[in-house]
Amino acid sequence: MRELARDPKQIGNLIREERKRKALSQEALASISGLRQASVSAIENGSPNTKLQTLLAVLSSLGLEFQISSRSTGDWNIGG
Amino acid sequence: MRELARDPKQIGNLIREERKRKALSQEALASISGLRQASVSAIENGSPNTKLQTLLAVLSSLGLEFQISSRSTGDWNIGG
DNA sequence: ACAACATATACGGTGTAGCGTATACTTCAA
DNA sequence: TTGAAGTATACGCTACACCGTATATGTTGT
Repeated sequence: MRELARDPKQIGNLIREERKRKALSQEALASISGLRQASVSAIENGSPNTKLQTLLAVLSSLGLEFQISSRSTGDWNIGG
Repeated sequence: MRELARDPKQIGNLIREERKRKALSQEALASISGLRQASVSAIENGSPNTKLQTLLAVLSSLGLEFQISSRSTGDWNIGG
C-alpha cells in the first residue's frame, strides 16, 4: 500500500480508511496512540495545524509511515 | 527519489539535504514557502511540534511530497 | 421509537509554533 | 584576520493543538 498525501484532507482520509479497514473506533485508535478521540477526529477531518508528532503517533498505531518523494516520480499512478 | 520519514529528525534531514541539493539557503527556502528562516531551521532540526501545514509548505517548495505506506511494504529498501 | 455505539463539538487550561525583529554563532572565501 | 553569508537562538506576541471532561449529533440494529 502506498498513497499520495499531498494535503491534510488527503492524509486525514487515508488515516480514516486504514482505521476502518482495521475495524477500530476513533476512541480505540486514540487510546493506543495516547490521544483523545477528539484529536483523532480533528486529524481525520484534515486539520492543517495538526502537530507532526501527533500525526506520526497515529500513523504508527495503524502500522503506517510517511515516505518523502519527488513530486515527479510518477511510477505509482500515472495513467491510472 | 523516495525516502522513509519515520520521525521528525529524519524528515528534517531529508528536507535539509534536498534544500542543499537545490543550492538554496534557509532564508531562500523560507521566503518561497512563506515562512521565516528560523522556522525552516526548526523543521530541519526535527522539531516534533511542527505544524503539518508548515511542513507541507516546505515540501511543496522543494518539489517534494508525502506518501503514506504500510510499514511492512519493504520493497524500497530491504537489503540495502 | 429506543438503545447503544460512534463521531463531532464545546469549554477552560497549558504548552508551544510561527510571527517580526534582532543577535550570536558558524562557515567559508579573500 | 577580516568580512560576508548562512544558521541557530532569543524576546514578546497571537493563535491554536491537545489536554480532561462533557455533551450534542450521527449511525446502526432491534
